[in-house]
Amino acid sequence: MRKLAQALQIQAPSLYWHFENKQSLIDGMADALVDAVAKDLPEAQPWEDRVHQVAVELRLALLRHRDGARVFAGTYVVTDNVLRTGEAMISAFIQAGANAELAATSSFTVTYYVLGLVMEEQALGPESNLDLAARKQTFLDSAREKYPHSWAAREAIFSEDFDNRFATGLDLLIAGIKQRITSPHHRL
Amino acid sequence: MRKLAQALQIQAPSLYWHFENKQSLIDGMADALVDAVAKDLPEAQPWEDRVHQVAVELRLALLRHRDGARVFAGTYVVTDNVLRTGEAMISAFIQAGANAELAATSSFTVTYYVLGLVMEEQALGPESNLDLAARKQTFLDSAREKYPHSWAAREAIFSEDFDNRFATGLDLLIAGIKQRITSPHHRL
DNA sequence: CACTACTGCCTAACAGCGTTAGATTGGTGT
DNA sequence: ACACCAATCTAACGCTGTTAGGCAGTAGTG
Repeated sequence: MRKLAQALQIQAPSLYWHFENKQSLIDGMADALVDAVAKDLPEAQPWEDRVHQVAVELRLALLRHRDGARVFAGTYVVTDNVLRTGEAMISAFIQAGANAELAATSSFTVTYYVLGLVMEEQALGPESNLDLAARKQTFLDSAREKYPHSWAAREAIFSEDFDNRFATGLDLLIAGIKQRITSPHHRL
Repeated sequence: MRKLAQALQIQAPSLYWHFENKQSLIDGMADALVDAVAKDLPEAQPWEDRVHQVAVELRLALLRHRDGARVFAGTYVVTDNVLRTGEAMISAFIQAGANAELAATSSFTVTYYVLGLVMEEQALGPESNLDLAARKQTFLDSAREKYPHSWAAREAIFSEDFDNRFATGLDLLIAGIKQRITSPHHRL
């Protein structure tokens, strides 16, 4: 609060003329965070591509600011930017043949995944004063014998290539949704 | 801190004899949170069932305490409880035929999804002084004409049945993973 | 022109937080 | 009797979000 006030050449309490409290300010930030998401989407686009694109854009938007995911998570803000993002995904799922409920749930599922991943991604760096190398050593020591499968996957586990991890997970999710939508159980 | 100290019949600064700082205390809490997860899993169990069970247990564990997901997210703690949870999922994926990298990524994906969902779930209630009814009205007003697909899915969107939403999303995810593992692209 | 009203800022202060420094107690082993 | 050490204490610091109330300037109205 005081830092923000300083940047505005103002005293901290004056902020309360413009915002009721810190949370409402954060709500505004959450909305602004996803300002650029799901804008100017191609009209005719395979639904998988659209979902993929929206998810990628959402992740990048959250990454753009420190603690973006933490700020966004749990705000439950209902603004145009957020609604447009949801609508873009839901409409894609419906275009794919999902009913309204499955479309909504799928949209939530993708969003939760993105949020969870970016939270972890931002918790790691930079300047998170969280000694990853030390934790890796702890892991190597205890996993070698007790958790053989994790040990075998140690490289992937401690990889910091979140781009790749995100893409893979997102594809898994979209594949699952696709299968459900086109399965006989779901047909409209 | 002071509340905890009070519960222990102790003054707040005395806590620093036992913990270096608040974060290390939270790390301990994060570990304790997943104390009961992935314990006593059936030996012979289809891998999908095992992943499902671990995910369900993880969600319940996070739900058991206020802000459980927020506490757990980003701690990146490397303890037996956490490693066992990861190992349970990774070994299931490997048993299913995944290679180490895909197994690790799948495990992360499931974890991120659970974390993201529970964060949102816990942000809502109880006593979150977040007027859901008001936000729903805002949504209804603005979505009816501008976001028709979201409007059509309004019931699912504002449902508070997280049990069902979680189960559906989890199944989508597992289905996607299953497909990838058994697809020709991945065979070992 | 004087009066009122309102916007947008100010200063002063509060209660709460995590945390540090350093003194104090009580038990245990020599 | 003495030294050691674990575990607690008191006092205080800097920081946080927030409230109460005052004060300058501008706009609208009789």
